[in-house]
Parts: sequence; C-alpha cells; structure tokens
Amino acid sequence: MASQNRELKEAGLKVTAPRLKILSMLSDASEQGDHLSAEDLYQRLRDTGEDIGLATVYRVLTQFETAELIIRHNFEAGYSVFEMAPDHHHDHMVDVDTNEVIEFIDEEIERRQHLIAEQHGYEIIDHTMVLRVRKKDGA
Amino acid sequence: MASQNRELKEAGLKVTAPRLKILSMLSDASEQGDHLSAEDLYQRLRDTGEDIGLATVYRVLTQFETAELIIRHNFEAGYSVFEMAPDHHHDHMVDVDTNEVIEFIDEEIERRQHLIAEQHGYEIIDHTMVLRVRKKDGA
DNA sequence: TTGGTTGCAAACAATTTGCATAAAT
DNA sequence: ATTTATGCAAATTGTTTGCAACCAA
Repeated sequence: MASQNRELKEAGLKVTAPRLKILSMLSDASEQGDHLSAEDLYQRLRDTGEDIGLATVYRVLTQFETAELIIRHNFEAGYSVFEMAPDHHHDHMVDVDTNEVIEFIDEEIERRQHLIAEQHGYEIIDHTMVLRVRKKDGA
Repeated sequence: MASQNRELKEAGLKVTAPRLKILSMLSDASEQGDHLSAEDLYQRLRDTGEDIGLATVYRVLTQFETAELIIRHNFEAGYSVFEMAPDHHHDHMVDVDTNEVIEFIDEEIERRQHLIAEQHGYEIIDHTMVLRVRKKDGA
C-alpha cells in the first residue's frame, strides 16, 4: 500500500512506522464498519505486537483529522471515535435493536441543507445526520 | 412556575432549590436558543448569586437527562451542552469558528427522512442532524 | 545534518464519586 | 425519622504537552 505513503507526504507528514500502522489499522476497521477510539486503536496495536505509545496515537489521529484523512465522531460524550474519511459523503441509519448501520445518501436533502445554511449566511463545512430506526413490525 | 415542581416529582426527584434554579436557568437559555455546558450553567448560577456546587450541576444535569427533561448534545469533543427537551423537534447548525448553535427545522427534509427510512422498512425513533458551518466572508 | 517524531511521564480539562452534613418528604 | 440531596475535595477518564532521545529526508 504505497498509496498510503503518498497520502502522508501530501499531508506534510513524514512517513513513519507508527503512522503507517495506525493508518492501516484504521483502514481495516473502517472497511468492517468499525469506529475506533484512540484507546481501541492503541489496544489493537499492542495486540498486534506494535509498540506505539498512546500519546502518539492521539497525536497522529489529530494530524490525520487535520489532513482530512480521517473523520472524528462524537457520538458518545467523553471520547471520540474515528473512521477513514469516506470517498463519498453518506449519512447513517442505525437500527436501535441490532446496531446495524445502513448508509444512505439523498441528494434532495443535501441540496436543502446547503440552501438552509446559505439562507443563514453560512457555508457548510461538513455535516452529520443519524437516523435511529427500528424495523417495522417483525423485529 | 409550579409546573416545574411537578416535573421534578414525576421524575422521582425531590424538589430542591438547586434543581429549580438549574431547571429555570436552562429553560431561559433554551428560549434564547442557547445551549449551555455544565460550566456555563455553573458560572451563570454563581453570577446570579446562587451558591450551587459544580458537582451538583453535573449530577442534576445527568438526572434531568435521564428523566428526559433535557437533551444532551456532543457537538464538540471534550464537553457536552444541554438544552430543554424541545416540544418540537429541530436540527442544529454549529458555527465551527464560534461554536454558536443555530436551530432550524425543514419540513421537506423531515419528510424525506421518514420516506427513506420507510423505503428501507424502518420507522424513525429519533434522529440528529448537525451542519457544521462557517460564515460566508462578511463576518 | 536538521527538523519533524516518538515514548514517557507529568499536566490538563471535563466529569464523577466518597463522605459527612443538610434539607425534603 | 427516613431518604435523598448537597458541597467539597479527591479521584477518574480522556486527551494534551514538555522534553530528551530518535529517525526520516
């Protein structure tokens, strides 16, 4: 995955082992639809035998977020979770019973969001929309 | 506002001065569209001459949240902000530079959200939408 | 070489908790 | 009288930072 080298360089970050490991682990998790906290990441790295400090995990995550390589979510109070920045924006529907996550995108909603922001004199930097849902009848 | 006494009792909470003050202050702020952090609330209470401990503010906020009297938001990492549980649902726009929160509602978006959930065989239990925005030049 | 990077420990900020006192029912 | 609440300080939790050693460019 030499492409990751370029991503780091383009972000003005030196290509180091810790950064590559973190990027790769986060990438794998994201493909599984997992959102990892700094601590999650730190533990998984340790389990894989990597000797990366927790402070480094935090620093690197912040740098990746700034470089827009990853996205930070504050779903729960108290800590953040991260996922790779998706190529294409999408919103989430979460089944409250199974925790299954369904991704979707609706152009009309996107359009109106921008319209609303504009009406208030703002431009949208980014946005989040989470629908907490339950299956109709048969659960 | 004797109605607040009942709200507290129905939540199984004793009617105490700190709780009434917090409820009232949060209610006023919410009417102004302000979302307060625990620290904000604590400071405002002190400014009003109230002698309520920060720990009490935190404890009471958690209890109110559990009782669904108020809503907790995690717009920014690191701390929560609260508002009275709104009678009518609305979404939020957060100014990324000032952390100011603007409330809004768009019926068309609401309609489409339900439509989308339905198309997937779900019904919406609850949802959140946060637009992170920045003022268009002339700020 | 040179400046960015890392690990560790100490520092921080937000929030929680133990406990003795005080107030509500 | 009994139960729950409060204030304070100490403790926790998640995250950040100072610094000396270290490594990529």
